[in-house]
Amino acid sequence: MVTTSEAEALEQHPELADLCPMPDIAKLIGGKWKLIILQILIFKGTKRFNELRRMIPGVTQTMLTNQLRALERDKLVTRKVYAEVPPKVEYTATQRALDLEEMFHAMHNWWLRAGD
Amino acid sequence: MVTTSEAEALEQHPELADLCPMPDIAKLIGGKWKLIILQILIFKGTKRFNELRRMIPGVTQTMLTNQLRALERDKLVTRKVYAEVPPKVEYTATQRALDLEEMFHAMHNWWLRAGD
DNA sequence: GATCATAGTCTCGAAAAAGATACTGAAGAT
DNA sequence: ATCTTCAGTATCTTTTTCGAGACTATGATC
Repeated sequence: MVTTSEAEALEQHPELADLCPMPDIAKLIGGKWKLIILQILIFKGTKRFNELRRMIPGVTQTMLTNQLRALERDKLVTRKVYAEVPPKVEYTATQRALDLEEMFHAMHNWWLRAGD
Repeated sequence: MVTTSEAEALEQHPELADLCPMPDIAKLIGGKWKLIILQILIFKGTKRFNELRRMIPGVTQTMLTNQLRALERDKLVTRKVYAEVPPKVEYTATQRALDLEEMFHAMHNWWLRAGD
């Protein structure tokens, strides 16, 4: 199958250079759960693991752990472990994640407008 | 596996009601290609099928067709077929898609800020 | 007469994402 | 004594997504 490379695409369509790279963005906030998690942590503040789990319909422990770990790696959430029994772990949105607020608002406005 | 239902989640956390439904939004603009396609049609205007194909690195005919069909079903793009040989088909962003401009800008700003 | 371009469709298979299930260990409640 | 809570890990299976390749029609070009 013949597909276009990044270099070719830019060569033939130089005006594409000013569009931001969706694939890179998707790596950070793509997938089924990341936006839901971020939305809660950004707008509702710090949450514990099981709190998040109960707030997100359908998510499994496995997926929640995976996604939180990925978000942590990408510096979008911080994880704080308390040395208690039973365990207590809190997740908080970083400044980098809080900067997404504007995007979430734009999305919300669009959804409201589109929904009629 | 015990997961939370939508009803349970809202019952236990009524403040979630004002967050917009990410799963619904993901159905419209989620996936690997839709945002890239929309970005081009919104900011660069109407394009033909093969024009899009050359502008999007790595996309195959099959996927481009699928995604454009899905976007058409969701009234985010319109498809105009010209009765010519060789075939000519043009894709254009609808007003509903154009309303996403604000969200794209917010995303872009975030990316620029985050990228240092 | 062979090749190219256009905008697809169809079938098959691979890869990635998501999900189910079982397990941990220590404290507190029933 | 057993059950529940908490925040996970490890392994396996299923589902969804993605992609490769061949095929179509017609007209123009080399």
